[in-house]
This record gives sequence, structure tokens and C-alpha cells, in this order.
Amino acid sequence: MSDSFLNELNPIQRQAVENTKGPVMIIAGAGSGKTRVLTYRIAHLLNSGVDAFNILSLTFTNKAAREMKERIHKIVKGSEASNLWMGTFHSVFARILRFEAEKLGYPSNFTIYDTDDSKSLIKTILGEMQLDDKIYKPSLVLNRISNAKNNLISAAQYLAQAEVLEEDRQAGKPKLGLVYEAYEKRCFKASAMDFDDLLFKTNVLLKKYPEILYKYQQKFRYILVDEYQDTNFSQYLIVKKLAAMYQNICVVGDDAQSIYAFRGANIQNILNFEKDYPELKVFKLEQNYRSTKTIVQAANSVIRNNKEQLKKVVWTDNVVGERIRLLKASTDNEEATLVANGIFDLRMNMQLPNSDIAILYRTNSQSRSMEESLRKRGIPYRIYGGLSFYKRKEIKDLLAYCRLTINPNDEEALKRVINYPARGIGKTSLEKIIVAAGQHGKSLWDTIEGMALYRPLNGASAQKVIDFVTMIKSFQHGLKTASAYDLAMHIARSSGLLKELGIDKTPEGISKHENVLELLNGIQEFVHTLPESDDEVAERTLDVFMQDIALLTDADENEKEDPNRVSLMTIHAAKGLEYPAVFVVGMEENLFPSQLSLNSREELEEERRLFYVAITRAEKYLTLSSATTRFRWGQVTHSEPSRFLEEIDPSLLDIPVASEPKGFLDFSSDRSDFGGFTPRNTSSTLKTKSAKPQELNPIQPLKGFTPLKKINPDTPQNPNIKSTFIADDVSKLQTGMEVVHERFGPGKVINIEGRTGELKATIFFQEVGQKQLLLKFARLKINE
DNA sequence: CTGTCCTCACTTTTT
DNA sequence: GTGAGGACAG
Repeated sequence: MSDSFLNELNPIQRQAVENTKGPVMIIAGAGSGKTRVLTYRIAHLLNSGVDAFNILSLTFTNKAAREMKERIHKIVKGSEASNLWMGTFHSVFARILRFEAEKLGYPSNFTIYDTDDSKSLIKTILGEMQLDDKIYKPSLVLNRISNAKNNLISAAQYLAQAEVLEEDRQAGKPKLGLVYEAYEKRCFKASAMDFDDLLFKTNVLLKKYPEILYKYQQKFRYILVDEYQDTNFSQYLIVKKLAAMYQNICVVGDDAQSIYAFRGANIQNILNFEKDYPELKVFKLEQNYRSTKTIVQAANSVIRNNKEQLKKVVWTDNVVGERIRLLKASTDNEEATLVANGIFDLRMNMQLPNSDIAILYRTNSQSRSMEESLRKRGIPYRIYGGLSFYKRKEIKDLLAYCRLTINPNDEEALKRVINYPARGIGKTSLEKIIVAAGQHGKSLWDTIEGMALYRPLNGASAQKVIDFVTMIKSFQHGLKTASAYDLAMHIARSSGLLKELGIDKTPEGISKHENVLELLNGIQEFVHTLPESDDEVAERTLDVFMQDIALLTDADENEKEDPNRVSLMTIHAAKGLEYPAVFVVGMEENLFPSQLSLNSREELEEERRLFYVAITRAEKYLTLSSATTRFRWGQVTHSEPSRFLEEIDPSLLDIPVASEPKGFLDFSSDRSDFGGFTPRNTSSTLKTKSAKPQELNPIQPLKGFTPLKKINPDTPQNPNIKSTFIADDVSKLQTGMEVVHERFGPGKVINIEGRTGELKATIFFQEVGQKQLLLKFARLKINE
């Protein structure tokens, strides 16, 4: 058994990997090889004989979990790695809760309510309590409930706290606690848990049943938590309890990248970790392997403005690299055009594939203008997040039928489909059912199933509801016998859903129909896929398929499509990812930082950390763009440049020269003789500016100074060399010639093709490998 | 009860 | 500009 991979680590990383006993905290700066340390640590545990079943690894997103699993598979041979418990907090504890559900009075097939379900239920409750949903805005109410749950305050405890009630009274929402209470009851009656419940109920379970706690303490002897800075109190306590016996707990985090406080994440968890475990070992990973010096320094100069942070010095041995480019546009559409042009130039001049490029924004709504400009330019792209596949109406409709079949008590699913497709059960009927259910303390389903007993409706409407009940029951027969696909297809057909969608021949209607078919396809794939690990449920029935659906965010169904696409996503979604070239768009006050964050220092600091995350996604090229006017909620609004721009050390920026008449807006004007991504300034300014960052950086350790080693292709060249790049030179170019490229360094021409003016050369560079270059853009120097 | 038209709120960020 | 939800007529 070889641990040779350990040699790939630097001394601190290696210590962080090898100290597997006892509590460990790894403070990992951006780009410091955190994921590598985590994966190697797990691999090292497995190689030293720890059973995969005894390792619990918690991540923040499904994507992160998936990636880590893949990487571990690559290092550890055999199928052992499949047995790791690795996933998000929510998915791991949902799994445990399903196993232990009866202890809490839940069936193991409980539904997981997503945010829409929760809001819809709150609206229903507000209606019943005759509260104005303008005052009790469902999203705010849900927020408040969510906060309570994340701090382990039940409805009963909420109602028992005088100050909390007073707070609500002050805010003009005195009944909020009662809404919480009703919500809690309704979820329970519907056999449903919302996202926060998955953590809350886990806490309840572990507290109420010491023997269950003991069982999982024994099982999870080694616990690893990624993105620890983003955990909330509820998650913190679960981890603390599980780790209490063996104390083999390793948390990894970076306080500078904490961007989920809005959802209850608590930086204190990372700051207090030391108090919880006195013999804690702390490892600080401060060397950044990802980005250029310029980018690292820019990030440092921004984050320096935050008051609350752990002492940490992120530095890098990498090259200085390009300066950060600023784009200023007059409108959001122009901004998008500039970004698309910038991407075009990067592909041309730096030979970057689309997949090396990402556009990051603060809000999902900003994606639209970007999409348009990319489409115009013919640049393929992929949007991450946004309206995910599983959030589309038609998908939710079919899933609601499936949910109802599995758990008929699921109130939100029932409300969603009882009259869709329309079957004559309208609002009035539904209201009568809800009232009757409330009176008898039954779920909606129990009320309509026992129509004869509870009599919520009479005559024709009653008959329609009875028919609906009969239909759902017929679906239920398939649960144990039919495969997930057969049953789902049967449901889609007999419910009338497919027919309904087939009628609509508008492009949107067709797309909806296709989406449902795609979901059915996905279910079929599931049926044909074998369980990954030993303890995964082996049956391929519908209820197994549905278990984790609510916890899925982005559908990675599209993997089959062209992978060479530009990525578009929110900065939040970009966390943990890295791209050679990054565009951060919408650098404007009231957008980034968000208007809603300007009330408090804490919130502003979170926005700043978000900007820090955005900057540190970039490896080589970073572009920040803004617009002076922007279309927002149907109106043109004026906006000022973001304050964050001023926080970047100006010497790191490629600031458009004022005297240049709007020229900098136009990427394409003279790119033929001047690489589009090259600083435009005169050579004298370039010289002084490129020299400055190193001198200025006060926190750069001495070793960070790159000694005069071999010429690095990424180091900005002395602009005076430019004069030797004469176009005539290029025309003389022939196969076999030795050339020097400004960025790729020395290379040899392998092939030349194309017609004059569009000549394309294939060149093998010693340092970066083979590239295809358009000669009119590539500034090549022929070596004679 | 159904379908259409109109109004209005909407833009933080995610499990 | 858009999508959800309410008002209203059939």
C-alpha cells in the first residue's frame, strides 16, 4: 500500500493530511489546495486501514461531494471508496432520518419540502389565520422560522420566549409565533420535513435517543467537514455530538470565504472551534497555487477592508501575470457585448477553450443580457444554477404526483395536482377540504379518502374527488411491484399530464413536454444504474428514486452535451471552482454590494467576502465590468461603480486611459496588431505599473519573490520587444522554424495552413504544448 | 368551476 | 420585462 501521493504535498499540507488522530482545524486560504488536502487525507485514512464505513465527510454542495468522491476513486484502488459516507449535511442526515424516522413519529418515506412548498404552506396558513400576506410576507415568515430552527428553537420554545414575542410585536407581526406553530404541525401532519428540519430533527433524534447517538458515534469515527465557515449552529451541534466520542474531527474552512451568513451560517463556529477542543491542532494553508500574484494581491487588498477575520497571509509563488482589466459600459447590454468580445479575444489570443472561461454575477437575473450577447457572438455557454431543472413547473407537477403516490399525506403535492390537469375540483372544493381536515385534525388525504366519514363535499364535486383518490390509490399499487420508470410513465399518462402538455404547441409548451420526457428518461437511467455503495438501497423503485430529488439543485443531465462551453453562474455557485479566465460583471453600487446589504457592517463585509471569492476563482485573467445604466425591474436605472473597485490596489489594474476617446470600450478596434487582452497603456506606464505590485505588497513573505529563474511565459513582457514583431516576419514563417511567443515562450512551427491573412500555424511550445494560432493575432518572433 | 386578462411585485445569494 | 396571482365574465 503506497502513500506516494503524499510527496505531492507541501510540508504543511502534508501535516494536515497525516495528523489523522484528534481534532484538527485547517484554515485554507483561497486556492491553497484545500480539496487536495481533504481528498488525500481520506485516501491516507483508507490506506492506513480505516474502514470506509467509519468515515463521514460532509460537504456544502452536491457538486463538491461528487467531485471529491471522483478524486478519491482515482487515488484509492478498488471499490472501497464507494462506501464512504460523503455528501452534503442535508443529504447525509436525510438518509439517517429516513432510517430512524419512526423514532420521531415520521414514516421513512417522508417528503422533503423545498422552499416553494414551504412558502405555499405558509400562504395557506396565513389565509386560514386571516393574516395579511402583505404584512406577513411568506418569504420573511419562512426566514424567521428557518432562523429559529437553525438555532434549535422549536415553535413551543419560540412561543415561550417573551423577548422574541415582543420583537415580533414591535415588528407588527405579533402572530408570527403562532404561524410557526401551525406550520410545524402541518408539516408533521403531511409527513414532511423542510430543509431546516433535516438538521433540526437530526438534533432532536441525537438528543432524545442516546443509544442512536452512540450508534453513529461508533460508526463515524473519523469526521471531516468542508466549508466549515458556512455551517450554522444546528450543523455545528450535530458535528460536535457525533465527534464527541472519538474526537477525530477535521474541519476545513476559510473565514474570508464565509458567504452564507444570510442563511444562518455562523463564523463563530470556526472562531470557537479552539475552545471546544483544547488540544486542537491548527494548520494554516497560506500558499496559493491557483492564481497569479496580481490576482492574489488584488484579493488581499480587498479583504483587508474587513474588520472581522482570522490572521492569515495568502501568498503565491506564481508569476505576476496580467493586470486586472476593467470594462466600463454605458448600459448593461453594452457590458454584455464587451464581455462577449473579451471572451472572443481570449480564445483568439490566448487560445483558451470556452471551458476555461467563466462569467460570474451577483444575481441570477444578470444572466439574461450575458446570454444574449454570447448567443450573438456564437459562443457556447452553460448556465449553472438559476432555474434548475427540478424547479420547473412541469417537472414539479410530475414529481408532485410521484410524491403524493409515495406519501399521500403530502399536502403541498396534493394541492398542486388535485386539479391539474383540470378535473373540476376548484378552489372552493379545496377550501372545504382544508377546513374539514382542520376540524378533524386529519391530513387532507385522510379527509378525502374518508369522504363518507368527514363529508367535506357533496354530489358531483364529491364524486370528482373520489375519482381522484381512486386514481392515486391505483398508482400506489405500482410502488412495490413496478420499476420507477414504469410507474412514473404510468402516472404521467393516466394523470393526463402528458396529454395536457402535448396539446400546447407553442415553443414553450413543446419545451415543457420535452422536459417531462427528459425527467422520465432520467428515471429510466436510474432504473438501469446499479447502486453505488454496499449500503445503498438496491431496489430501483420510484420511492427510492424520489428520496433525494428535493435535495438536488442543478441537473447535471447535460453532461453529454458539448463540454467546451463558457460557464455562467452566481458567485455563490462558483465557490470552490476555478477558471483560467474570469469575468465578474455588474460591479456597481446597489448591485454588488447588494442594496440590501448596506444596512449593516456585517452584511457589507459578507458582500466583500463574496467579492473576494469572485476574484480568487481566477487563475490568470480577471476582468471586472460595470455599466452606468442598467435595466432593472423594467426601468433604466443609473448606477455608480462599486466601492469594491476602489479597494483594489490601483497598481494592479489596467485602467483605461482617460485620453483615449471611448476607445477602450471597443475591444475589437485594433486587436489585429495588438493582442486584445494586452495592456494598452504606453510602455512607460506599463513598466512602472507592472513592477509595482511586488514592491507594494506588504504581506508577501520574502520567499514569495520569484528569483530570476527561467523566463516564464506568463510574465508580462517588456513592451519594447513589441517593435521587433513586424508583420513581415510572420509572412516569412515556415514549417520547422523556431519562434518565440510573447506568452507561450519558445516553440517550433509544425504546420501552417489557410489563406493569406487567415494563416493558421500549429506550433509546439516547450512550456505549454501544442497550440493553434492565427498568425495575424499571434505576435511571434522568429528565432534565427 | 374555468379561462382570460390585468396588475403588481420582483432581483440577493442555496440546501 | 416577466411570471404569478387576483378579478371578473362566461
